[in-house]
Amino acid sequence: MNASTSSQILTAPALYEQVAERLRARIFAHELPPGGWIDEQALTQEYGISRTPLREALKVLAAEGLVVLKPRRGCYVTLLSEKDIDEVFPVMAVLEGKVAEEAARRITSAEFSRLAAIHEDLEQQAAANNADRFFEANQRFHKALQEIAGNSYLAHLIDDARKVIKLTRRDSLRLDGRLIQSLTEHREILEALQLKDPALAGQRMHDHLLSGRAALARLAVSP
Amino acid sequence: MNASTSSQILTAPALYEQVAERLRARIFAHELPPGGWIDEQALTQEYGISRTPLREALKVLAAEGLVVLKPRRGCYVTLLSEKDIDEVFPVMAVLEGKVAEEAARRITSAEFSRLAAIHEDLEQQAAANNADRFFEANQRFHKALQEIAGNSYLAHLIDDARKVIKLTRRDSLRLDGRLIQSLTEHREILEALQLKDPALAGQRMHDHLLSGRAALARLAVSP
DNA sequence: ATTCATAATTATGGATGCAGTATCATGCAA
DNA sequence: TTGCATGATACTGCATCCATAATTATGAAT
Repeated sequence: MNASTSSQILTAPALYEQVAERLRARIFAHELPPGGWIDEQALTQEYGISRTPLREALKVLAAEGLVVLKPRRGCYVTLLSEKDIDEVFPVMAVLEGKVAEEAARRITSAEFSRLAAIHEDLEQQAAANNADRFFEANQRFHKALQEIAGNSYLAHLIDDARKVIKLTRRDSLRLDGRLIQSLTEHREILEALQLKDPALAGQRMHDHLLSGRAALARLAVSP
Repeated sequence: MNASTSSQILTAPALYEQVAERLRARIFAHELPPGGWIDEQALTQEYGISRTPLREALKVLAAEGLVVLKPRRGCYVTLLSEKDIDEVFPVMAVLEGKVAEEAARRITSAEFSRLAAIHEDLEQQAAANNADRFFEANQRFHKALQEIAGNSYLAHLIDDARKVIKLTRRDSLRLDGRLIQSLTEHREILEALQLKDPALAGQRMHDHLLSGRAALARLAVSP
């Protein structure tokens, strides 16, 4: 499965991978707007490459759900409907819940200290009301938890789901009061981890994600 | 997201999709053995196509986890380790559990009748000790439940996970007594669905999947 | 003026060609 | 005989080219 991790990569990533990465960034930045058509020719000129690696990159992005390939009609940036979001979030909640559950089972005191340190950072960013840095620390927190859970397949699914969610520019953390609420929830999750209570940790993480979805719903559709 | 479903497909699938489908079949049949190298040139000759659509198909399969692309070294059929299987099954259990839970919430009496009919088929195949047809009916059962749950994203993840699991040729249903046990578990799931008890249905489906993993573990590594 | 048919243009999908690198074999030296 | 170096072979990755289908533009007829 993860044969790519077993053979350490010293070689430069293939061109189509680099292109895929750059396209992801542009999609998340909404520089390529959701629903928008992707002009292959323009991109090949811009990047100074041929269409072959670009098309391969688009296949990869399509598999990730970031773009949609319409046969004979081109490639379009995925446009998420409200229904789509309502489908992805519950799944995300279940997956993240599983991560927290498993992490609670396996967490060592050293790992807990590391998590607590990240949480400290969260507290500070929240105090400073810095949504960007809070978001970044939040990512680190969830990433660390994934490592502790030790299930790379599960982590991979979550990463993909998170990519899809990132297609919507809306950011619930910018909602007034959401930072504090998110922080409180994190604190409770951390507590469950300290208690090494898998069921509780899983439940709280699950609810935390759904709480994020609810916050998102409270935002206007386009900022 | 599912813009492909909104525009009904009257057009023939692209060549790379057809190729991907044929390759999947050959991988599942272990005609292309796990760990084995995929000879692009041989396949292009065999299929009478060029390398372009073939390579695009391989990108898709790589995203599904069926093959691994090693830069400058070619493409290899994914070789699952026991650890990989232990990672995928718990995730599968959680996802299928979520499906059952959601289905229990939404199921109508008509839908229940349809499920019950499929279950009847399962009973008969089990009585006839026909593992192949049991397997097929089993697929229909889970597919039907996915439709009732009504979360296409969730369904998609499960489909992908199932593909990965199919990489191992081992089939727990062939294990002596597993057919009966699986049937019993299905019966209990059905009961929970009739009771419209989401938590119970989810729990039982979850355990059902883990039970399948345990059965698999009891099999010899390679038949 | 509007609508439909037809032609021109453009973009997608697939085939082919070529450069660079990894693998394998052969040979030389220790 | 074993280890390493060097050259030959072959395959991957990217670029270019071509055919076909879709879209748009143009013009005619109602």
